[in-house]
Amino acid sequence: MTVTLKDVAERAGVSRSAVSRSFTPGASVSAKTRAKVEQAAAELGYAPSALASGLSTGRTKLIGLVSNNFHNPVFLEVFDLFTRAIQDRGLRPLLVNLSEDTDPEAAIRMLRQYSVDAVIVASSTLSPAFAADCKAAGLPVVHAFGRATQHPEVPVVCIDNVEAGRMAARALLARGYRDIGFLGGPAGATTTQDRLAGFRQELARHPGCRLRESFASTYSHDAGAAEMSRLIDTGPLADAYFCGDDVIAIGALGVLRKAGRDVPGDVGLIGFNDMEAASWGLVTLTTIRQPLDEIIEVSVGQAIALSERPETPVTQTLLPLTLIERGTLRPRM
Amino acid sequence: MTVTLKDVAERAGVSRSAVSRSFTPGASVSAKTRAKVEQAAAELGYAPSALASGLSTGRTKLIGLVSNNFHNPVFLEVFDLFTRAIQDRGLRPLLVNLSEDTDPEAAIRMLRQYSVDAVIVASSTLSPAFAADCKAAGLPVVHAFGRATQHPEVPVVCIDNVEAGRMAARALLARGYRDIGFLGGPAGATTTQDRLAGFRQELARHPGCRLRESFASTYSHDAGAAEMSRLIDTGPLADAYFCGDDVIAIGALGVLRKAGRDVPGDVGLIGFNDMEAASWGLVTLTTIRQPLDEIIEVSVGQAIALSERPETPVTQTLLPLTLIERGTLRPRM
DNA sequence: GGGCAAATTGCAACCGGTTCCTAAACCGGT
DNA sequence: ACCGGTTTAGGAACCGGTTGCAATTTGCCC
Repeated sequence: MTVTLKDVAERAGVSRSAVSRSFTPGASVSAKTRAKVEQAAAELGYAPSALASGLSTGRTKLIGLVSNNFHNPVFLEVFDLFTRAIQDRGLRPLLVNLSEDTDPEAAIRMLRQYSVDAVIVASSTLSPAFAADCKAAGLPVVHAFGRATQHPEVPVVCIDNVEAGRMAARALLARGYRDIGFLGGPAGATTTQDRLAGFRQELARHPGCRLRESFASTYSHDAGAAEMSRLIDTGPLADAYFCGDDVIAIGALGVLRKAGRDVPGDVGLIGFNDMEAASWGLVTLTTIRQPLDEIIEVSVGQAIALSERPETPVTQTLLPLTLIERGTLRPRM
Repeated sequence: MTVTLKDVAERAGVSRSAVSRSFTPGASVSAKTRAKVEQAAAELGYAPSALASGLSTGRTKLIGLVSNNFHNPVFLEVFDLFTRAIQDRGLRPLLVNLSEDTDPEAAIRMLRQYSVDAVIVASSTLSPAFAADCKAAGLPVVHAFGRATQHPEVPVVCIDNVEAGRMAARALLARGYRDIGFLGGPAGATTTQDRLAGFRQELARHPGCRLRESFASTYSHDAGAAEMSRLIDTGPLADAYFCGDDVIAIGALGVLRKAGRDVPGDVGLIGFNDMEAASWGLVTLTTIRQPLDEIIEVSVGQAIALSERPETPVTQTLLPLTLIERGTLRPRM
């Protein structure tokens, strides 16, 4: 049924090695032989088996793409960019959904079984231990959207969440807000902690400020809505809130509007991520944008580098953020 | 570096065949041998190479998951469900992003090279020719979210778009709307055509109705917004619109609110898909839900069946829709 | 035309499993 | 202890490529 190297070799009247070499860039074949082979291959519709070649060369051109963020709308964009970046370089993404109920160890075993050339972990909520375990299992790995640390075990490509906190604080201060709220994601998440740290840091430089802290239980619309409801019920609100991410902000925004509060008139809101919905007419959320495309380009580049030269030193890449002004903060003063 | 069958065999003091059989369910091995093998394998941390076994058995446990919908938020949910469904059955999704600039032929060649067990095309906007080409290339294929036809070439799992049109019409009529608009997706899309057909059909049964037809240029927020702007600018609006999908509806909703029209007071809106954002507090969109989970379960089931018995007859599965009432239509009369 | 180095070619072993086939080990029964 | 029938085990070929090595061909120069 399937046409193999041997079939092409027979048809072209050459050896199997000659055919193999004709398909290997830079191998030693005469123009004449290559022509015969290509002709025969075309006639037969031959395509070399990636399995067989992966088996003998040890490289499969498969990249394990692991994530557990299948509910955050930005990740659709992330998957789009990742799959394209991977495909553009002649590789293929083997997607792994590492949701609650899947065993991380099994996932790693699986990635080894398919001998993927590298693994890219795309998640801000997954423990760094997972990436470290991949590395321990001998898989080249890059953690995109991970946490920057002093002594990273694996390459991390991310933004500086502490700086994100500072940036949000500066944006709020510049617009004259003084009674300021932090409406973070889950209190235990490192992203929340880092952003809060930066946020506090910057506010501390402005004596007259008040900071109130609260947390949504997850990075989700409903959690953001629930937390904002609670804040409304339990007392006067701050003048403006820095939200854990855009979905949380949108949840909060919905509750505020329903409660008759004007945004940004009564309350200011700033989100994080710049997901597509942030620009929707109903939303027009002021937010901080992560450079998704750069994060992804760098991640894929590093993954490939690492798969080619495993001894490549472990580095950390911090990429710059951008404030996207829309309509949920009052103008600069 | 990697531990192979041979290593395990030597350690366990048995032949390579014995090891292989120990890992093949239903093979003939004595309990004693299997125990020795399992012990040795555990000690060595052995995991059989999926490549090698794929090469000799012809089955790779790889499922090609092809889509070009990386901008429609429902597809994040679709990918979540697909990857889980596939993983739950011990298979792996090889993701293919078939965006504009990627060559469908190259994609098919690639899927053959990796000898995926089956291909699932997950897209409502991709030509049925792609799935047909997969089949012609000898790949078992299922088209999820495809179009139902009289003589399907490949199995299709979808909803009945004509019925969707009727359902939307009935919902609007039941709420007393009589001057009714169809704000479809791209006019050339089969989904648009089918829904419009059903919509007309049902309205035709109610003599006193007026139907106005218009189309957004793509299934996107901005296209929906643009088309609604145009409608507002060019004359009086209908009483209610059936939108091509939820993103289009949300785009239209944003424009209406900004123009000072009350929804549902002045204008009613019904969407399609029931994407997550439809339930957001800011949106509360009345819409028609496709049973994503069922579509995906059935698709995966059929893909597997087809890969195991290629002669499985080609069937078409139409799954039922549900009206989800939220806040963009006035109450039933 | 002869001689030499460089380019090409084919052979054969190997990548890591699977499976057919035959031979050996095992079983209960007498 | 012996027999016939099952299990179980191992040898070897195969899946479809890749690649080191030795042999052959080619091209060039004298």
